[in-house]
Amino acid sequence: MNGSTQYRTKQREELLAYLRSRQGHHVTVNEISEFFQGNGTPIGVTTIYRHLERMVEDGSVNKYILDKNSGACFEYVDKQHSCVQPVCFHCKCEVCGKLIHLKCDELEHIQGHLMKQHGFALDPARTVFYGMCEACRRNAVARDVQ
Amino acid sequence: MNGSTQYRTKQREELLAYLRSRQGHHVTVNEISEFFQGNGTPIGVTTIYRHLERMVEDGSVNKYILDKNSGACFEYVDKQHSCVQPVCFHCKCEVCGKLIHLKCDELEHIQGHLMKQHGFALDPARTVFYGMCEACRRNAVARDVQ
DNA sequence: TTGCGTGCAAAGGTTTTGCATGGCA
DNA sequence: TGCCATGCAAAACCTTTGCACGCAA
Repeated sequence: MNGSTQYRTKQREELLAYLRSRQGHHVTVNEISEFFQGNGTPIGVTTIYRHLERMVEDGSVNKYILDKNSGACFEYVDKQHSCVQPVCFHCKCEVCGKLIHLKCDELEHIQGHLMKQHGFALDPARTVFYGMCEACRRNAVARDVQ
Repeated sequence: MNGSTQYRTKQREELLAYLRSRQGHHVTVNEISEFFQGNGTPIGVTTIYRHLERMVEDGSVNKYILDKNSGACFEYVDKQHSCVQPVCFHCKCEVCGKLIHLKCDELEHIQGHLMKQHGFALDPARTVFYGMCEACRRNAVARDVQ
């Protein structure tokens, strides 16, 4: 796919190790940059962006665009263990930032629906449902009541 | 809610008229700005941003953040003609970049499902289904065959 | 007259690009 | 040795903010 070879560099190894260590969480470019500022070799943001871009392309990292005025979030995806084979969907709470992983027939069903009715091949590994989780919704309701 | 009064200005009227005329479509701030560049009185982008922000707050306009490197999309919502806010879902083709917006019962149904079964309040304005559109899928298949 | 609305200019932030240098294979 | 990778600086973008002036009520 990617015509050119990928070199094995120190920056790439360390970045990958860091992303793996934060699996299940989201990190921003800023956070990554700051981490390496304090731990070992600093990595230039340009390099971070370029690696992340590749990883998003090959599916080893998911990119979430939560807000226009804050950096995009990235999350490492373990293709071995996780939700790529049995379809798994992600719900991200926009209030508390919690990420919920769901496996659910109903959700899988919409994949078929999108394909059959709309000719669209959904990619669940990259699709995120944004909204508000139960806990945050309760808080919101409680606030509205007063 | 909004303590201060809202004046009825020419810019606001014209902006509103334009948004209404493009109901069911997405427009970016850039598109709006360019439209008024050529039709009647130009409106400064600052003003456009400020009005849109208000309209998003009061629910008369939906804001979609689809991509980091292009402007946010806005869509006028007619609150008069339906008690339920019209829900629009988005499919973005990762290959050609095409954006498809769908209004579909089946998709609205999953909103209810997520709420009932998973306690999650889906925000369709922020949620984008990523995948591959019909045309690109055909091309991909054609390429794989050779 | 009061105070919101407008829009220019400038700032703010994230992300990309140009380019010379460094490092993997 | 031939590319790819790196990272600084600068550019490109979208969006917000400061401020003086304009205009609705």
